[in-house]
Amino acid sequence: MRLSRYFLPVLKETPAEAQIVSHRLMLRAGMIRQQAAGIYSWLPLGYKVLKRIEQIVHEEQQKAGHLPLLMPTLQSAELWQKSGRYDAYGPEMLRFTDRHDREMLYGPTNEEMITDIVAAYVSSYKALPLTLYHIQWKFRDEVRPRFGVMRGREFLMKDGYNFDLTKEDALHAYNRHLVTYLRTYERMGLQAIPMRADSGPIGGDYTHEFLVLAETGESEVFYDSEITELTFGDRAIDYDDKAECQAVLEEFTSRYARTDETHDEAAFGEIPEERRRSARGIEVGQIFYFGTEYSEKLGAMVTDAEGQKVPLHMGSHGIGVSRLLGAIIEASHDDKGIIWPEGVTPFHAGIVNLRQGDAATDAACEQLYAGLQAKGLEPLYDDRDERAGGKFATMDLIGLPWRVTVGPRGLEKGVVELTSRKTGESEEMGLEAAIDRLAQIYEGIA
RNA sequence: CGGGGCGUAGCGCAGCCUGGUAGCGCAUCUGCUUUGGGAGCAGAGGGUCGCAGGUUCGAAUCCUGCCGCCCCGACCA
Repeated sequence: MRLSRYFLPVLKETPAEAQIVSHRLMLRAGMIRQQAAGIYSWLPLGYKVLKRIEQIVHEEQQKAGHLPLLMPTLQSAELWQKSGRYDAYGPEMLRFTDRHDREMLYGPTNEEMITDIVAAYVSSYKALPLTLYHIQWKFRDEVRPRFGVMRGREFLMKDGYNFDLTKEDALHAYNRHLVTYLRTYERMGLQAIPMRADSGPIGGDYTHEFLVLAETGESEVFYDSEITELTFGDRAIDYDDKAECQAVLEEFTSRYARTDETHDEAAFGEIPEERRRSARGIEVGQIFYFGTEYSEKLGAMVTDAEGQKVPLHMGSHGIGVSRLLGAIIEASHDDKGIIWPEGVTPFHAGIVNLRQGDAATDAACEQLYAGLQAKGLEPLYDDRDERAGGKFATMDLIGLPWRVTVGPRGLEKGVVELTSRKTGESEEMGLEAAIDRLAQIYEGIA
């Protein structure tokens, strides 16, 4: 993309309404625009990152055999009356009536609807196991939305639901989700720690929240520092292997890690003092096994091998997709702007032409631009007639992980400059070498 | 939902107390000079002062009501 043809309304000054760094940077980098309290338009740059995150979530879910579908944002009140949550939910649920005076709502979640779908079509244990998920906009009419996309009213969420014959199978689905989540967050450059969570009004013993450590996190968390040394990495895993998935769960949840809701001072005290940590965290996902409650209320039953009708064991598993942009920025920025991890960056590299209009620099930039594209990369070429300082400031603000600087000074020596946004370190090299280096960096990521 | 604050140009703000033809910086446009970390000079355009009533010869300014947004707390992915 050529910056002269892009839509990137960056702001030099920080809008007054933004308090936390991710919100400020998203506004300044021209990623979002607020349209009402907790409701945002996603401008091209923000939309690109959102789509990138969504894509990673899709890929990791599908690797585990989970099936994508799409349910509507608007729902009829009927299903919610059946489950009993229509009254239980309270004013957070946005309700309205259509022209025929039918009660409708903007879905805050989809347990009822997915259960209705499964109840309608699945009647034999042979159709199991089954995990369906979607990535869809949700609405929760928060009393006090804040922190930009971290706590909006409208938000994009991946919610997945597993349907299994037995508790054992459902717990395998739970473990499977834990593995997919570990992989998903790592691909986004995040360390998200699974912490034992409060199961809330639904009840049940099996639930973990995934938290990204950040000073601006809303939850207070307590953990054993050993847990931050764990990474899933690129190890192979067979999602159908129950023992293997169980082992991952045990590996990642055996150390103390809890939010303040479930914090236990006595258990925490048993950790060696030098490993005890308390910090703040941003919740970016939750996995939950809750048994047969919804399947019983909504009639999701199958006939088992003995010919008995039994309710399905269910769990639901969410990832806050839009919130993740905020979380990633909170975890990865400096005083100049955002620093995108390579896995989610909107553009793979920025090309800065220091002397727009100069035949040699223009030609070198075009060559870079075409060369990177030929390698399957997407560069953002700053071809505006701006001064160097402005171009650098924009690149730093929008956070592309790599920048190639092309100026007359370097070209005389036959080199361009490749700079890491994260470390600030620059290296001079030939133009083709820069293309090859970037292709190498993104191998397996882009 | 309790407490506090703010709505003036795209963004950041002053003006309001003490009523008298709406201002500054950034951004935008034009010209010239500049050109490796948000340049300089000269000029230009852009505002229903959140909305509605009221007081007044006259309201951004005073009064009343409403709307929107933000912050702290309680709550939540």
